[in-house]
Amino acid sequence: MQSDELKDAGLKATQPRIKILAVLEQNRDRHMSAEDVYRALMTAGDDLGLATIYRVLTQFESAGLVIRHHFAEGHAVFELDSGEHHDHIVCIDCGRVTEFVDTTIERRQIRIAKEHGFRLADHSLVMHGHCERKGCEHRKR
Amino acid sequence: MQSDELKDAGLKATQPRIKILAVLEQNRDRHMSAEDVYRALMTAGDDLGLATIYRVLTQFESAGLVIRHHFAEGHAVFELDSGEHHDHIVCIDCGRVTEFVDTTIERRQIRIAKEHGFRLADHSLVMHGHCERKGCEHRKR
DNA sequence: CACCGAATCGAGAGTGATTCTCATTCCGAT
DNA sequence: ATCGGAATGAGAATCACTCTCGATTCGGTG
Repeated sequence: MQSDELKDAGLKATQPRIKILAVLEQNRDRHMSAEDVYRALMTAGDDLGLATIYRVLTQFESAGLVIRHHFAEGHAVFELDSGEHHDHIVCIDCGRVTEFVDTTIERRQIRIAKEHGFRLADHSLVMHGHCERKGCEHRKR
Repeated sequence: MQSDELKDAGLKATQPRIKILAVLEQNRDRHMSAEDVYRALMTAGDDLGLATIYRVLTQFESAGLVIRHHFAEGHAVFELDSGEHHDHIVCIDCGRVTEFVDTTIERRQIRIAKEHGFRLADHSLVMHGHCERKGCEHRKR
């Protein structure tokens, strides 16, 4: 039940929040922008204000429920925080996002940060490439 | 002379372009936003339009003179293209940017992309941490 | 070195994503 | 069921950036 997840996260269980969280859970395999969530809700017949989507998504981020990414310039995308850190490969042609974890890179980063006098707090590694899925080349964005 | 660099890059040597390039060269150690460049020029008494800064910076990027980064959401920053690829560590407290290259990570990325069926075209690795420079903690942005 | 057409500029309007304002509505503890 | 503070929605505002278009500048030419 979404309302429990919200309460656990310290957020009041309001209708808008419950619905937005449901949309994100129904799209676990995707990275959605605020507009994406908005359209999904509209299509489903739920009429929330766009301002609310943005506000709630930001609250979810603060509460640790979702992670915000900036793959493409121009707009942010969100994904539920699974608790496990991972990096991303984004297909330049079709926009599909693949996740991965590589301990070699993770370790190396910590070491590099230290060598440069930094205490590593966070990082974002986004690779861009061409994926080999059928039909990929023909789609855009 | 900046005008020669511009000509070599295939761009007409106009006053705005010469001045913007000069500002970038005077700040080789920094990553400047369009606003930063604009302010630097205003301060120096050169009165260019902000639209020109944006346009020229984009032309410089196309011509391979500069690289555009999106460290922080909201605005892009530019740096002269030294020709050598490198990644960045950005200090959360003072905003200072340190560059580094790590062949282990570079190689690993190519391998990971391949394993996931991607032909790697580009990547961006940005680490965020706390640097140890004196007085760092007290500044913001 | 003045001339001219094309490329470039600057100012301001326009745009897209996101945030703010504030009157109205909803939660949930009592 | 009631009430006060939290949350919402509609639209205005903001931010970074791009576009439009009349005015200006560049640089090859005579």
